[in-house]
Amino acid sequence: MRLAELSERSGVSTATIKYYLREGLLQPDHRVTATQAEYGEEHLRRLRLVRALIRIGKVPVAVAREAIAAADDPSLSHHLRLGAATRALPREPEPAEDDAATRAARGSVDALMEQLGWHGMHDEPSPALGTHVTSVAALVRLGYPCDTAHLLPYGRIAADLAVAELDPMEEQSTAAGQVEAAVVLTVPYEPVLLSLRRPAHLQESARRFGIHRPLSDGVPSGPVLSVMARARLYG
Amino acid sequence: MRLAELSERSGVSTATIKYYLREGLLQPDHRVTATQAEYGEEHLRRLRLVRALIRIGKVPVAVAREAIAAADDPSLSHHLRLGAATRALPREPEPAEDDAATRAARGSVDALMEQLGWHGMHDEPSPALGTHVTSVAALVRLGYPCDTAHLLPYGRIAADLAVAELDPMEEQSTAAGQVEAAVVLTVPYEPVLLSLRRPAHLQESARRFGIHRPLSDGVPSGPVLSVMARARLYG
DNA sequence: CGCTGTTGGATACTGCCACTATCCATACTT
DNA sequence: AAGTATGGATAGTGGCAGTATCCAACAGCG
Repeated sequence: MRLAELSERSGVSTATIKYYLREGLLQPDHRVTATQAEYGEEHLRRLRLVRALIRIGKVPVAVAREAIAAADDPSLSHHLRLGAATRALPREPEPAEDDAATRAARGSVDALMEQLGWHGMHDEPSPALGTHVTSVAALVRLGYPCDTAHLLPYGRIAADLAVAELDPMEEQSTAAGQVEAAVVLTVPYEPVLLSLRRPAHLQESARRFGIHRPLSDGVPSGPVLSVMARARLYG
Repeated sequence: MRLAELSERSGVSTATIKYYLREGLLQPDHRVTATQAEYGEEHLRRLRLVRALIRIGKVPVAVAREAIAAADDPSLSHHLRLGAATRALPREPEPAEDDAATRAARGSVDALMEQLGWHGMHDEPSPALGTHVTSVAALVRLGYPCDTAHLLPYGRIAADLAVAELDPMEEQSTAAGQVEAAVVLTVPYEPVLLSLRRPAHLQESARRFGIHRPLSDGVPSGPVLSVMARARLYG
């Protein structure tokens, strides 16, 4: 397969493919025939993964490169590749500054881990948990208090999510397939969940307040979402 | 409160505040005293909301403006303001093109709605559901099949999430508070959930495979995440 | 063999976006 | 009166994901 065909089959312009090659997102070891190159199915798969990360997952090119490089690193065992690839994936910067908001957030999150019974999260500085602290701290800093009580439902739901999501990763039979599944599940599936959340809000609102409930004007004391509001809210 | 104080209390530079005023993200009706202006607490609250949307929620300025404008529109009842504000919030473009991937995605999502027992989603074109179709179609197009079976766990979890999230919105006593809560819950809380997902993966992996399970090299047939992999994966 | 058209590679440019910097005349403060 | 802050306007910055252009070296064809 030549560049033009790879472009056509992937829907990515040749210029962009060249850009990805330059940036090290695609294996550049395409068998060169003098000054020509040949691409295989694995290039197509890789290109799809890169596009999923960048376009769907909104991952910066540099981060995608790190993840891809880790997934490719032949010096790592399969297990290590899997972990390194996922670990490179996007995260907020670590909560470096030690301001009041960060401390408050860390306190809430620590208590949350306790209440969820998640152990082993404090053994070493955890980038994943650090990202969470950063998110919570940002909200706190803006005056939206995120205490453990607010966080707890999210924690329980994240746990359910993890149960559901580890299955498809395990189902992959090949090493490359597992690494790819881990990466795809970690990032490009995020919009799938988030875009289901709003219809779910609508549905739950209907369940609580009933479709046929009459409108009341002024400041509501009871249902927040009226029929009309729901209609406007979610179309 | 003058510009400098608003800047100091919000942590936003005066230049950026001016920019937001220009862009219509802040009420420009600040009581002008000749050529001076006075800002009140509501400007500070608004500024925090804007920052939460833009910095945490990664919402484009233009979209934030729409949501804010709807939340402010005095010609709308409280209910309508609430809905309009939330509705304006970020979404993928509607699935305009009618290609194979989009049709497949729509089919999967329709079946999903059926299986979840979510009704009333087809009465009118729903932006919220359209966004979801777009997300799924993008994955399908890249060769990651998202059939109803894959989607179902996400749907159930989104439903749980909605149950947990409608409570805090209802708890708000003032109209403005409810509108703000709706907006904040819809977007700036997204990172809170997403950043809890990875620690949850780690935790679930530990639960399944045990912390002390020995490493095996080569392609694993059983547990995907070994101890080392987990350590690398989540730090 | 020579011709046409494509290839990979290098370099420079574009467009978008969220700010940011600079000026300025005015008006408030002391 | 002197010094400073303000709002408004305009233009510039920096980052990032691509895109456009050129080029010499081929490959396939008659």
